[in-house]
Amino acid sequence: MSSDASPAPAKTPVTLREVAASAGVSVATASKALNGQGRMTAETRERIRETAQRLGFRPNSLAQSLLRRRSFTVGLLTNDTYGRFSLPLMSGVSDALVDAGVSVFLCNVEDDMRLAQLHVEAMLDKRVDGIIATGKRIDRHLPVDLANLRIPVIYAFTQPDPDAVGFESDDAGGARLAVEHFCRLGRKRIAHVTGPASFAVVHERARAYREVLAEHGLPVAEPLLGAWSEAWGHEAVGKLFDRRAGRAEAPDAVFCGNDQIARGVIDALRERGIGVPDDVGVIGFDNWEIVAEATRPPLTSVDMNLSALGREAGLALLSLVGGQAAAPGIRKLPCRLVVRQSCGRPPDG
Amino acid sequence: MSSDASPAPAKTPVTLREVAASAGVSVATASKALNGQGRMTAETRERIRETAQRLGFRPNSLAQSLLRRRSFTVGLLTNDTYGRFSLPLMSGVSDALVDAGVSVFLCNVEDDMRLAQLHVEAMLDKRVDGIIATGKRIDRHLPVDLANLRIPVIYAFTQPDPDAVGFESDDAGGARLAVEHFCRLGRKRIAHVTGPASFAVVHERARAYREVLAEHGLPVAEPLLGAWSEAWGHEAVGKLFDRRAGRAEAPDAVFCGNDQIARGVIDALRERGIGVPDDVGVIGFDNWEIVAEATRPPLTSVDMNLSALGREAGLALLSLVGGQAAAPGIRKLPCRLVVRQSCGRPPDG
DNA sequence: CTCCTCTGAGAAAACCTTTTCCCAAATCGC
DNA sequence: GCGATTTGGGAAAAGGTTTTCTCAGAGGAG
Repeated sequence: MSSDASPAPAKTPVTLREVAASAGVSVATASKALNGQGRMTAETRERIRETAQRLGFRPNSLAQSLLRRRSFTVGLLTNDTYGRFSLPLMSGVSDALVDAGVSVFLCNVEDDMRLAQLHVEAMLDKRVDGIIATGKRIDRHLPVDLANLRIPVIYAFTQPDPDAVGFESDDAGGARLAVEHFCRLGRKRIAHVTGPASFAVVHERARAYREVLAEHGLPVAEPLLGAWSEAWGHEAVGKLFDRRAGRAEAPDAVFCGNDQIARGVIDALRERGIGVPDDVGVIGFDNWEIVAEATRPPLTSVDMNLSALGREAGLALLSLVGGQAAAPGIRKLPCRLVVRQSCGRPPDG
Repeated sequence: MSSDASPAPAKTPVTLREVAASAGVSVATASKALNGQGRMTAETRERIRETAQRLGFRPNSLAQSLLRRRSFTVGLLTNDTYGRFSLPLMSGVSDALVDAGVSVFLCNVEDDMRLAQLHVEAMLDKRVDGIIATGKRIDRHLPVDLANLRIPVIYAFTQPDPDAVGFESDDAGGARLAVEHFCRLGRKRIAHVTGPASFAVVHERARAYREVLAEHGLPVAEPLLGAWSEAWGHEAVGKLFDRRAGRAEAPDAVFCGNDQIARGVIDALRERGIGVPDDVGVIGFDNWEIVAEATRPPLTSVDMNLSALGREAGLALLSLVGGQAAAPGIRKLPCRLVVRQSCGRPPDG
């Protein structure tokens, strides 16, 4: 009556008890055998292992979690509906966690407070080990308070709570990369067209922009603030090139606050017969590949390394969950310049 | 020594046992009181409820799941890295499930078989109640076999296994919507520029395109197959307009396989001085808002209602998990035409 | 007053795994 | 050959909840 011969096409998952019975040992021994704990003869251990293997035993994660008081799940909370920023970040988080056996609940809460509350409670009920909060942009708070949650919370690419740990891209550094690249290429009159004043990053980047120009002794034009849209990029070209028509001071480079703006700028330049990159170089921000690569010419852009940011956030959360303390504060991760063809070649190249 | 007065700033979550102790009843009674089961005086029930409320009791979902053999989680498997299709779908799924207390594990498996296997096993170990498989496009299989999984699987916007249930958008219907819209507007020479022949939807849509034209007695031009890119749209305009330069038979409408192609088409037309929508109407596919709205003029496009598709998939999975049987096969959900300004107004408007 | 039926509530098993403690047998030292 | 130690393995508790029994007492019928 032994079930040893059956190839285990069981309807219900096989439990440790069944493995133990089949191997003729107690569940305790079976557990220890499979986890490398306890003491027993090598043959016993091996026999149990084989039995488990043969039966297709997989420990019930729920039971483990209940006992260990760790669910090996984390929640990722976002309000970025289209996932343009969230998904690469999620990818990094997941990448950092999958090897530790941790899965990720993704919750898109839009800007709906009720929904956010609902999702957070669902995650808490499911005993997530921690939460990563992220958002469209690093300025607006998520519509829910995560400050007193009894579980670790990491903020990534969104405004952190005062005493929490957050990861952000080094936007100032990214701006430096862009402007310095222009300088290296010999561009002299570098303009900056960016998003609305309500975003902190707009000011951070603008400051870096001014600093680099000053360091190189180049004239600083006041950054043009507008929207994060192609239309604004288009319009900005009018402001940059019309009012000084014929003058020699028209920009020979434009550093844009995102790729959509850059796209609008490039289109507008082409319409005016201004060559990119020959007459004017353009650099974007975000490195949204699907846009940057479709631009003509393909757009050089600052990449925020969101995936790496996600990885860091995931690892940080993991160590927090593991009991390590972490100093609160914001860690900035470097950006990277992805050079395509919208800036021209270096003079020496 | 009663803890009744403490406002429960406990470090550890409060358990049913504590609620029961505080209310002076057994855990069994407490459980029944909170779940509306069993028989007891109304006062007892109310007293227990209040105690639970006061202590901030939330049942441990892990323990419940272990007992009920249902985890109230599902897995969403995708290989759409940028989430352009997955995220709206995920949004719909989540929307359908959140009210049932079900959370969603999102797993991006790229096209990495090992990763897919890893994630599926992690989800199985966590005893997800079911899996929804989705993908970039409805043609390529996910790099993992979900056929014999012992839990329900629903395919959404991706090629289903033979005996599974799948949800897809009605691409032929969507194409009809677009072409019929052109017909209503009095366009006579309607071209079709679309993606590569390797996609089934390309042929489905092309067939619908031909049918509608035939129904209206209009000439059918052979669809132009290429890539899903702006560059291809750009190039296609050359093919459509160059070789018949001067002839009266140049198209007065172009139905495009996606919004990026449409974008390329519109840009190319503008460069040739051909007016949109005055000379040529353009309709895209996907209704990728961030692209469609930035196009000049804003692009009329077919929306696949991915969010609704996700909802349906979520509900279907829920009923499968609940034990309802479902006939295998593919259900097609209707598309919807989002009219913007790239087609012009109806003659009577 | 006795017997029976409700009523309200508790004890305990079940879900599945891990871990601590314990015990019997075997081995060792002398 | 006897006590002490090691070895191999089991029993049981724990984790938090739900559910099925069970049971004591109260109330009603006769």
